[in-house]
Amino acid sequence: MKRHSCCYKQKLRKGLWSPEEDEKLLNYITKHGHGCWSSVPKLAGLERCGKSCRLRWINYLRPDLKRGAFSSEEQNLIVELHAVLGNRWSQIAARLPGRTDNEIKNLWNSCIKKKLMKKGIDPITHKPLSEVGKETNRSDNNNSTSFSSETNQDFFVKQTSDFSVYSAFQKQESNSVSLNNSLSSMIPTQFNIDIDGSVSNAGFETQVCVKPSIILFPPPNNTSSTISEQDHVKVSEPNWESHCGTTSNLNNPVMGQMKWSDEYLNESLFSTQVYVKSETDFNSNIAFPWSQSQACDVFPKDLQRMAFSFGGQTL
DNA sequence: AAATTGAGCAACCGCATTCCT
DNA sequence: GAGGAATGCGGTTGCTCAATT
Repeated sequence: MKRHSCCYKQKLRKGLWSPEEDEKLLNYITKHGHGCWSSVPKLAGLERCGKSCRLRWINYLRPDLKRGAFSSEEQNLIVELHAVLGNRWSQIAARLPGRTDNEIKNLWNSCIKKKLMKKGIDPITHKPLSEVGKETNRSDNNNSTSFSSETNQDFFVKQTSDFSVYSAFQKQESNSVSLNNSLSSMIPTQFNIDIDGSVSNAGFETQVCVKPSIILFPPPNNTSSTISEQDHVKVSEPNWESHCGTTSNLNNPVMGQMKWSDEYLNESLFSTQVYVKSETDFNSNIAFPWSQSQACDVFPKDLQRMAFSFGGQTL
């Protein structure tokens, strides 16, 4: 197995850092900056590999680190961010000033996960555990979907007592929108949704409405030490051009376009949610979060339109 | 008092990506 | 463009310490 170059060197210390080592590293970086990490240990007089020095600096010695327990606001924000970003700890940490990815990961694994489980929420999907169980069964029993993970698409299944919604998201391929490099591979710009009534209500008539909403987060470089709920999360029904369609037959695709409101054309990240209302929900005028999109981070000033369809027609 | 267990945390490891020549 | 080095990231390990048996 190939090993990192620094690991070839013999006699390198491992394990916990002593106060003396910390002092050496802190003094060196304070004076000279870290520069090339692989040369830091030698220059700082440490018998460590550069990787170990980097980790120690990032996770412990950096002067801008916030010490102490996580506040409930921070914990709530982590849960919300995790719902959108998943286990992208570094991206989550970028939105919590003074906190490290390692710290957040440890908190998640040792504490938050358990709290969510206690509340009956699945820490992976952020859905009620009962619903997750049904989804698992459903996806286990149905391999006939036209969407395959081998294609350039992500796939997920939602199920309610009425019928199931299958949706597939096509990842960004177009050159016409330039997106943040690290995120571009996961941006859905097109998607379609198949609605399958076979579960309990085959042949039903229903109405379908896509109601996009967005959740806004502050940009990663936000240095504010405290972030109010209003600042970091905004579940909204903004000025979208959303398309509502009615279909008496789920084979009829509903086509439409969504347009990002100017209000949101900034550098904030956001995710989209797709709402689909059944006939019952329309009558009761409840916007039911029928289908929630894959977590997708988008810089909206670069991406102003998203096309969608219903009824299994691939755009 | 000793052994066991579990939570919390720091650090390591391996892989992926980016950078540099 | 290829290949190696450096860096970044997430999963995992293992240590410490307090609580429990």
